[in-house]
Amino acid sequence: MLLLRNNGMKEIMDSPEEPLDENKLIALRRQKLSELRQLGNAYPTDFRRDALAAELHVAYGGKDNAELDAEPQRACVAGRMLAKRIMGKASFVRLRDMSGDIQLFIQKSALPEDRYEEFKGWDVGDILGAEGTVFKTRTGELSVKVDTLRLLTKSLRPLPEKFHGLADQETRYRQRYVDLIINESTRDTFRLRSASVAYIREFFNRRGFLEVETPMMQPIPGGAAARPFITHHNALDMQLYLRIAPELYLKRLVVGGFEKVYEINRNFRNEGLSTRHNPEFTMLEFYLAYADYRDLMDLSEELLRGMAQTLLGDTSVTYQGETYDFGQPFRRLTVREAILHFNPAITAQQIDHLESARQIANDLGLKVQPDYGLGRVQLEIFDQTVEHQLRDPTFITAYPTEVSPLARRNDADPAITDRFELFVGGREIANGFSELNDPEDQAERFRKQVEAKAAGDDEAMHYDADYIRALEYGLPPTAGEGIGIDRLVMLFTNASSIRDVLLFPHLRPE
RNA sequence: GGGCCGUUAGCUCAGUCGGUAGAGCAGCAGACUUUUAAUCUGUUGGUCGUCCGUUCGAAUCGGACACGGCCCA
Repeated sequence: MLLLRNNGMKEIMDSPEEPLDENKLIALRRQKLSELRQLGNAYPTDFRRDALAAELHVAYGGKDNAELDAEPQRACVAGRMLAKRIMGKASFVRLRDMSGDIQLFIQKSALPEDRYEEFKGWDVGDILGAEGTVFKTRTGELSVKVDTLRLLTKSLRPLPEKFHGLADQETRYRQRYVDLIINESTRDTFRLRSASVAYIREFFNRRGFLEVETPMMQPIPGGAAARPFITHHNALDMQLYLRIAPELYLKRLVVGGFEKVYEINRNFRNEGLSTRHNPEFTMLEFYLAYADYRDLMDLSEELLRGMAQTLLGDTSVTYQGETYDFGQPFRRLTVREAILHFNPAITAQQIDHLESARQIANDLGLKVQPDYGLGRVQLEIFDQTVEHQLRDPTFITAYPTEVSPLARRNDADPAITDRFELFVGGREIANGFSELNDPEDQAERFRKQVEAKAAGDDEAMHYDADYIRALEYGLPPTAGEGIGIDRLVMLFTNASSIRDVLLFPHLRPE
């Protein structure tokens, strides 16, 4: 990695001071490293393995020693030493590689002169390479009887304790590498995250969607109601925004003739941190021409049902003590129906009129701005009284036009849009709608957003003239949807905090 | 932004009424050729988050701050 210019390298090396937190454990290991350097190359690169731990368990786990003796199997493995049990002239080592753990059985008599004494000085955490014969111990654990053993990388820092492991949440987030070394459940979480994304790609690829990448740095941030991060491009001397959504670019691609597209990538929103919010998070967005929001609800059900079945082996998902069933058809309610259903005290009459709805919102303690129309007031009431009660997968439809500046109006009622959101466990998982492809209506909605922004709503959208120009070429009837990958992975991994499904969650500097 | 809780050895945690800081694991020295949190003997290790205050004396009481966790907005 010699891409850095000299001054750039100096900057990086200089800026975070080298911490003086060396304790005696580290000092001793550093001493051992210094001795290794004197003996030769302390960081060799020539070791090659031919087996992963899990492969050995699959291939030989079912055999007994009689079978293994009859046809001796050699194996060459490498990984991190997680446990070391010295029992005189023989030792056991638990070695962990990416696939899992394999035990080494190390006998002094099987190794070259002095090597066993060297091994006794190696530390838990060191990276080893070993070669030998596969066998089973007296207690039946598959192991490698080692005759070649090398230290490949010295570990200078002691690992957390073997039994309790690393429990400190902060350290687990800040030093994820340690968390991953120690906690198998953390490894499982991120394997499942990776499998989720792979499943989604496969799902859309199989249906003829094209995966695309659109700008993360945008001159006009659009596609969602959120405050953006601002950055600056030096050469162009211009302000750029980190994207809050890819939506407007993806629809430009549908205008261009890519009738089925999707993108899985990061969005950035300049808001607070919580167990459900990280400033950068991963969204799936997909667009399907010649379809409407109802088609997407069906597609979403199919996607989530298949994901649960494939990734968890079951369509019912247990999350924080509750079970949600993705196997049954998802419930579908309009915003208005949902408010009435979950608020028996509210009448249809009240919710349909601005003044009485506003009164209800006020009684709920909601901060209703004077310029809110009926739709926005209804949605405030929905958010406060309904959202958290939507436990099993539920589609909420017919969102007010006032809060849906990019969605197509309903043909029968222009005050609402052909839009839905999907809720599971009281949380929004997906948001989709029939796209607004009338450029004149879209221009008018943008103007309304600009007015709202001028009036102080800093989450309101900008006017995007190029997007209007694209719509003027003609966006075919299209439906689009976004699914929050982090929240979905939280559900599937039973994680209570978004930080548990982000490898490197954002934290304040140490 | 507000409330509550936490921060003690490398890790996991005790620490009574305010009286010079404890355990297990890890480490170090030794014994041990089929262990599974191996066992046995001996042993090292501390800016008690930071700062200020109260006190003869503070890990302990008070305040401020930092970081984290949970809940709320």
